[in-house]
Amino acid sequence: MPTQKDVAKLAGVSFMTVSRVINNNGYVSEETRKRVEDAIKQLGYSPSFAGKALNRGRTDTIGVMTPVRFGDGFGNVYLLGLIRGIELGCRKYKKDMLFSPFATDDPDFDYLRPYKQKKVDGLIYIGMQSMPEEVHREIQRYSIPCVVIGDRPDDHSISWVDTDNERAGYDSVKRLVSLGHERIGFVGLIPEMYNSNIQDRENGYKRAMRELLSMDDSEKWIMRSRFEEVSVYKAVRERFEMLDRPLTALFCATDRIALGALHAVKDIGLRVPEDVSIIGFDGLIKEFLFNPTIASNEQPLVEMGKRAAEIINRHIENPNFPRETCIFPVYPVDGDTVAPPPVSLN
Amino acid sequence: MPTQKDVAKLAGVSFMTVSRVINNNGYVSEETRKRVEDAIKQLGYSPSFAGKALNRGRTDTIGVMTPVRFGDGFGNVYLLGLIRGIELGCRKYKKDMLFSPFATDDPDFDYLRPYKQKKVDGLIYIGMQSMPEEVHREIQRYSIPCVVIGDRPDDHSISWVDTDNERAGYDSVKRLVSLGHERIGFVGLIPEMYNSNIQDRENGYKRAMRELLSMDDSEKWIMRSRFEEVSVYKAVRERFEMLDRPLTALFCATDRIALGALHAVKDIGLRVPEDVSIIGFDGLIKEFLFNPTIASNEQPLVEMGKRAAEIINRHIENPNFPRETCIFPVYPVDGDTVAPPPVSLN
DNA sequence: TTGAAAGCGCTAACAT
DNA sequence: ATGTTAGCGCTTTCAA
Repeated sequence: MPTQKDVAKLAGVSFMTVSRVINNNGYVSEETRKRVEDAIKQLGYSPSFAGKALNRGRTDTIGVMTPVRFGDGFGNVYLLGLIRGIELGCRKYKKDMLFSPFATDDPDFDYLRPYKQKKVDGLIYIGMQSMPEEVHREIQRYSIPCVVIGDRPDDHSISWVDTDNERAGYDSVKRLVSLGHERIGFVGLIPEMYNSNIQDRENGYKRAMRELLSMDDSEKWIMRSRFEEVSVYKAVRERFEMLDRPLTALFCATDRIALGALHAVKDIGLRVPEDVSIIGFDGLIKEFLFNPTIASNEQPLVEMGKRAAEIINRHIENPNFPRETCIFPVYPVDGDTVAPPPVSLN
Repeated sequence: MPTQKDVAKLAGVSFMTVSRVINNNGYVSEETRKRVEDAIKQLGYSPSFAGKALNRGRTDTIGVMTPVRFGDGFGNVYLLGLIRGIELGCRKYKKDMLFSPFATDDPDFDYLRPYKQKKVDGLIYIGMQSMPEEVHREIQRYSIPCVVIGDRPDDHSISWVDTDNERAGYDSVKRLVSLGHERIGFVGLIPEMYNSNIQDRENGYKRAMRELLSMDDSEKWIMRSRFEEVSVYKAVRERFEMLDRPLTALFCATDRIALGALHAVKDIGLRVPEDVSIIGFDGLIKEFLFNPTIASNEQPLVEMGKRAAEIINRHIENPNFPRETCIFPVYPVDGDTVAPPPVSLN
């Protein structure tokens, strides 16, 4: 690859003049500029990143940390929406995105390596699982520009972008209650798989059950499983078979869970939505023209990613920029799986 | 961030010794090494990427070019699988991945900027749409290490990894023919949306129709639409309403298309698979526990991505490494949407 | 076993 | 308007 010097030689000027032309600062005569530009084009020269980065201490690159495997099924539609948003932000600010292999299984794994190496100017962390305390401390110690998406670190040096999952949980139950439902269950995950988002949805469910239906023991209508539909299917089926009277509605922590629940309910011999209503979370199913379409909740993922990119850029430009926190709304999504409860026969 | 000099000062040695400890080359006494390592830990030092890159001309970063939007629906499950594989490869070789905003709409857009800037050591191009001729020439001119996934550039300086879509198309029709089908349609895309993969599937379909059923005018049973289900739905419905006798099977260019076709066929009043069989492509649907599950074809995406990463690494390590091309098999996936054709009544 | 010097490509500051 | 110098953090080469 040609360097500034090669261009300088070809154009018959010093490399400093080339630098001036590239960065468009300082005085360069029209004629010289033209000669330099021709030489640049002729050689196909692009300024070396390493040289510039070393000199300026800037890389124009944002690190994106995703503690989630790409390509592992459904959960990634969440990831994809966020990345799309981050990409839009990066385009606006002319930054690239750096993804580093993530290895939580390795005890020596260094979350912050890309920054410490000065390979990136800042980090966006997609918070599907929380960062270790120690990482927080390091971020503070080195004043690393950092934005977390989908979690809310207490840490005053870390900005975050999130949705109001608790409220969305509450509102989902409210939608069902306003149709006349009372026997409303929650399908969540086993504790090992929880993240703060899902926990908040469950909290919202519980609060709604307490405040709207005066139910303090809603825990008894909570089912827990793993992410996969098979696991959900089993959990829901078993619970329904244990109950003397079936639940009339299920609020599910994710759309994928809702899908498993839907099949379980149908296989038990109950109809959806006539006997059991179902509401999911993430508004992703609609992409797939399901039949029935599943009522759900939608997070503005692209907007969230974009905002995160904007915030990180502000932190990079001005190290004294104060922490920014931002809660996006969750929108209800209509679907075929919601109806009033069946008329009680007793 | 601390530098080598800071570490050297703290450990009471020259920075050269620090460099030796880090790279584990040259002689360093056990005692000195210990002191340096302690200093490194105490300061939380990581070697600066820019300095190293400038000096060695290596960035340990792979550029990934995706001329597809993240987060735009289904097609991205393809993208995700590949990226997952690339990530696995990168982990193995301790590389990071650089994603740059992709802007085909910008006439000045430089596909190769990340390489020209020496921000990456090589490029993996996900070939959902072909690279312009001019880009090929530049790759050749600068001997850029490059691997294309999902397309087969003639260019002898570009390695590629692909699946045999033509054959998979042929085999899909063969599966249907062996069940007794003859009236088999193909649901593809309008020409503007074609890429070589989809084109190959169509070619396989046509060849099978010719060779297995002696049909030279299979074009008349080809439907074309956009990617979205609504568009597919309309195209299929219209075609069926025009035919005097319905087709008994549809081979669809993607699973998403298959989904749209499924709904169209059902809404016409035909049963799947009793009246119409459907085969899709990509084996992605199974993730979602559809009912019915859709018969399909599966590409080993993760393997492909991984292989691409391996090849690019070989090119980087040895600039004289010859072009490598690699065709992965496509596996048939069973599903509920395939059965023998209805018994003819005439 | 350790250190000193040179240079990778670039830009900021200072000449001319 | 253009050129020279120094230095960003690192490694390679040569010296001690």
